[in-house]
Amino acid sequence: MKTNSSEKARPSETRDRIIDTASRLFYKQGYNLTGINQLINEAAVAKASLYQHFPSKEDLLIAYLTKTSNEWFIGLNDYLAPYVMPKTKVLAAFDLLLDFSETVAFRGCHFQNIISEVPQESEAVRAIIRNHKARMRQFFTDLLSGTDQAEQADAVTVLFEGALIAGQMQQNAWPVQAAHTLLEKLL
Amino acid sequence: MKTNSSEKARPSETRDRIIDTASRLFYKQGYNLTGINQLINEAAVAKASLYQHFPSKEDLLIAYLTKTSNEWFIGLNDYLAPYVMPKTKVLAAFDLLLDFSETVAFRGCHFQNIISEVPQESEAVRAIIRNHKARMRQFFTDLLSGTDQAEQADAVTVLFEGALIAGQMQQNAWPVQAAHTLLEKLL
DNA sequence: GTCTATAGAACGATAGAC
DNA sequence: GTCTATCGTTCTATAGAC
Repeated sequence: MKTNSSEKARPSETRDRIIDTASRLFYKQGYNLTGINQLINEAAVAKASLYQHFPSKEDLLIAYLTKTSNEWFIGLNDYLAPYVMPKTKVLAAFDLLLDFSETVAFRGCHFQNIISEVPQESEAVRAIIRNHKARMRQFFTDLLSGTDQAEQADAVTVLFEGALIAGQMQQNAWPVQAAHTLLEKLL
Repeated sequence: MKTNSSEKARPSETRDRIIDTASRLFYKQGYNLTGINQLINEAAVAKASLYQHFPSKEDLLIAYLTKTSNEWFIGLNDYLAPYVMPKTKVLAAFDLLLDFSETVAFRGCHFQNIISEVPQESEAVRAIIRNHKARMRQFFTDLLSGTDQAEQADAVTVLFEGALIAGQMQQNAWPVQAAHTLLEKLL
């Protein structure tokens, strides 16, 4: 019998530290510009420990994207919980986007940033990104279904993505605000 | 006096071949995933020739982005030339976006793709990207100024950027079409 | 002589993997 | 820590054009 309380899928403090450090570095300086050595130094783990938990750098990328996606939707739901009307919830989602963009200093979207960093053949990675964004589209679709603006869900999705990337490229909040202003008028 | 017909920036077939190959490879597989050796092999130039024309890989990146930006706006103006009404021109810009996206198999925007590939310190590169996108914003602003929808120029810009990146991530034309549909209604 | 190109060895640094 | 591979870069040496 092992001395540990559970024998599999134990949270593992080391594993968490690796993912957290990877999240920070991949987002801040990019995936390809983040080396394994910097990663283990800042996470304060042994190189062997990293490859114990993640067979390859790409597996670590997948773990990072998966966790970030899950946490994003939790945060989104929490943020919108106080609001009741669907259209108000949609507008609140863009308020959250403004908060997020300013908090991260307009570094853009975790998922958009990765899409051009991985080879075409990394289907596992691309699938996660595609699914995350498909969930966002579904999120707006569900919100607006039953309202008189159900057919605008895709446009809202496009505005959301555009506000993210344009804010990043201009290092400015005007894209989010322009999207917000249009939606106030539209919805 | 030099024997050459012009003393600077002579076309140089070799230089063109390097830039053309860089454009193709940087766009197709990404900047960081394209190595110097592959580049010179496919361009069929000597390594010394590359470094003769471009002191560093980043200088080549800058040349590629600059050329791509100039050609984009030429193509844009050509495409819109047959149209007269400002609002029709705006819609036509999204038609061009659809053509472009399908032609390149939804590989996204040359400039959006690079932004997350270069370090924060590469200010020269980031400035080119920022300026290119600022020109797009100005383009829509100029088009719509004098119409009754002048205040929607920023929203149009955000829709354009969003259609680009969302199309890439979903590998699908629906984002461009959703943007187009909304604009038909809005303008 | 001068310019532009060629081919290719070799540099130090760093990559991801074990 | 050690491995091998590859990165961007520098360098030597050579050849043809004007």
